[in-house]
Amino acid sequence: MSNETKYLCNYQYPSSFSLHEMMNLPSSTPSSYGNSRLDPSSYSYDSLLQKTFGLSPSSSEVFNSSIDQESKRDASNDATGETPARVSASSSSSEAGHPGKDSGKSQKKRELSEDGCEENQSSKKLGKTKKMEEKKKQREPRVSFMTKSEVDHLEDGYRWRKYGQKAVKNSHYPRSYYRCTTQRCNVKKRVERSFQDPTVVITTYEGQHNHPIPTNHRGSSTAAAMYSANFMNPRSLTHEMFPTAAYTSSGSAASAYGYGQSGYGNANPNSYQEYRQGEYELLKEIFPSIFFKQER
DNA sequence: CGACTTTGACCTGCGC
DNA sequence: GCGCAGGTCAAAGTCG
Repeated sequence: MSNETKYLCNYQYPSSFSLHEMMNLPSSTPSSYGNSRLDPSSYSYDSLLQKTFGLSPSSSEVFNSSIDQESKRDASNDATGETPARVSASSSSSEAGHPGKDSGKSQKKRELSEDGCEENQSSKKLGKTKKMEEKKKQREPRVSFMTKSEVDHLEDGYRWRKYGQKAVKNSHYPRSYYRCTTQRCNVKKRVERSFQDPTVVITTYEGQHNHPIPTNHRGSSTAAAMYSANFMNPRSLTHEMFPTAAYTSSGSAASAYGYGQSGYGNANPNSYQEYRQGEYELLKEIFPSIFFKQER
């Protein structure tokens, strides 16, 4: 936990999906923002919003994403929308290929159902504790996005398989669990609706894609896609990636700007690319440690 | 028939 | 230790 870096940022999208605009930032991003490693727990979110973004937290148009940590409180807060969704950027590297995180469980389950041998049980316990320790170490980076959308599952270019759904306490809306269908890619995402504002979908990504975005996928990009294609995948992160990620096979800036929404069709591709470039720079400042890693 | 979703059961961590 | 809530599994169902 101590080695986790926490950030806080604020997105308002897709209705005006320019980071500069949505954050109401001057062209020069406050460097203190990127360098001071803001910890939501030690900062007043409201004052932060006002100081750094000049935004009123009460504004219903303001959605946020932040970085953060792994905690149950995090999850429940996400659901209620009472506090900013957090974006996790745990610095504990989670290299691809840590098998057994999930398989261990299923294996255990299978063993339990197949036999009840004592020897088996004790070895299972040992294995279990080991795995739990590993699991604790391997905290995946998490990033949450709050998106105003009628559709729960936003297209982000990757292919996902739903593996669970749970009712969330203090929320009328269930939380869905998705896993990237690409082999050996352990990225997961949770999708839920904000209890307070049902029009808002909270998407939380966990892990890093270890593969490129499927090219033939008819996805349209959102900020989530930006994250998926760039933030999530250190190896694939380049300056060119933002426009690439934003423009999907549809080649439409409109779809890139707002999944399930209309009114973005008149975006100028050129200025759009400039936007993306700017957004990349901005994100870089917001998530410096991650981008540093990625660019090395 | 493969890919994907649904859903009840199960596992785990945490607070009391 | 118990109960609760979040997260995951996996069989069954659905769809193209």
